[in-house]
Amino acid sequence: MSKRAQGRGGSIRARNEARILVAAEAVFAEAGFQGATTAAIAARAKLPKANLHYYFGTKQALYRAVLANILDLWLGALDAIRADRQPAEALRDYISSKMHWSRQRPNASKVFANEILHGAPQLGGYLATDLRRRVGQKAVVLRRWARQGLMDPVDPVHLVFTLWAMTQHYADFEMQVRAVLGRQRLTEADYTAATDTIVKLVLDGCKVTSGPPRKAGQGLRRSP
Amino acid sequence: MSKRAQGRGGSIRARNEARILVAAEAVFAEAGFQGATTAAIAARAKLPKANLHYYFGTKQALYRAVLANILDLWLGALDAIRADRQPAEALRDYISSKMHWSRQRPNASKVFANEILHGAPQLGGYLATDLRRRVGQKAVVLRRWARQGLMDPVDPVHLVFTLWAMTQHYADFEMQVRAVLGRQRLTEADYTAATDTIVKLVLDGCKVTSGPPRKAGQGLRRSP
DNA sequence: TCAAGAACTGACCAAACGGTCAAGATTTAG
DNA sequence: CTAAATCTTGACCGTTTGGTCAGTTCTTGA
Repeated sequence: MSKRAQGRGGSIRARNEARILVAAEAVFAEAGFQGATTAAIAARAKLPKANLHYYFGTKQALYRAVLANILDLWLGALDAIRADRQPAEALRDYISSKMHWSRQRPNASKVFANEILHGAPQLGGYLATDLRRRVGQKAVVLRRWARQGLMDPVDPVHLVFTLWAMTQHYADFEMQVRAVLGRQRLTEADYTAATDTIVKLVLDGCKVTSGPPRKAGQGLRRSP
Repeated sequence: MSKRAQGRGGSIRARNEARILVAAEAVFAEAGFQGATTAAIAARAKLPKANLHYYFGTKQALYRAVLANILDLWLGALDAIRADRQPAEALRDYISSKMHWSRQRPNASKVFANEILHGAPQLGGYLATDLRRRVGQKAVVLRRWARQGLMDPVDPVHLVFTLWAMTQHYADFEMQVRAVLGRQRLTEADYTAATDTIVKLVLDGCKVTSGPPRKAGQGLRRSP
């Protein structure tokens, strides 16, 4: 009941938990759940292993905490797809947003990918309920846009799958992308080229009618 | 030097190695390299663990053998993209082929994905040399098609990435796809819908001019 | 100042793992 | 038939792993 001790800048607990979560995300991304060792996570966080168990109890609990953090990130992006927006803008923003996170938080994407790849033992329930409902809502929007003639009637759920696949590919398969492009590290230009390619593929592929040329600072006028 | 003993239908060695490889692919797909145990692979192959080490020596050697098998599969599909074909036909075939293998050999795709996801410790060299060269060759073809006005000038390498991403998504993220679609198992119709969506996205997205309606049995004249 | 709670940690443990091996069973070539 | 080669396998081993714990140090509210 009593509020936890909290120095400014976060209590000791909050600070150490955050530190451990960052280290854990990196190690889980590199090695997967089974391959990750609590010793490796502790070493990366520069804390004794026992300290890590003091805060999170078990490796699985720590893993779930990492996943929970990632989901918050993932859910945000889909908000770009709203019925009151122009499809071109919405899809462009969504793709940009996903590509942004693929670049800035590749480890988050990798941990998530690894979880699904191996049967989603922790996230299975979430996928079948929460995620499914959200995708269903976005499908309604996409179908409406198609009915209004703003885009071709593409299967909305499969369209979402392709968006996920293409954008997350640059985080999850980064090693392959780098190897094929012959890069030591992916550059800003690489991400721009990738984003442009995906945006073109989706907008032209769905024959999205680009709205009238708007000026910057789009005070999106609701369609009257 | 002396040829190995080989009963008809395969020598004991060939038969057992094949049996172990099948089991290993499944277990590696489910659990990843580190998560897979030689005991689990042996149990699935219905052989004693020691027998497995008799044939493959180490877990890593077995894993490499599994990967080698998978690469043979993967390389075949790219052959669809040849300069002497119509882009629409070639791309459609490539997508269909990849989707076919995603459905028929999901474990192969998952093992491959897991390998790349965790930094390609075994395939790193292959990606940077063999795969890179092959993609480069296909990029030449795609650029030629663009120059000939048969399709828009999309960045060919990134286009290949999107093709890989979209098609392999249905194997690697099958659990998520099933959850969102609300299916216990993906049906023939699901794969058809997915393939159709991807094909439309790519062909319209690249503005591929569907060639003049050709008759079946296209006696494609080899460029002399 | 000073208890009381929170945080810290080296040492330890049982279980699980990859891999080994010696000894026996089976197959094959001549 | 027979001896060499191949195949089979239970038992075993050193190492690594996730997790525990008792004892200590640090932080904080009154």
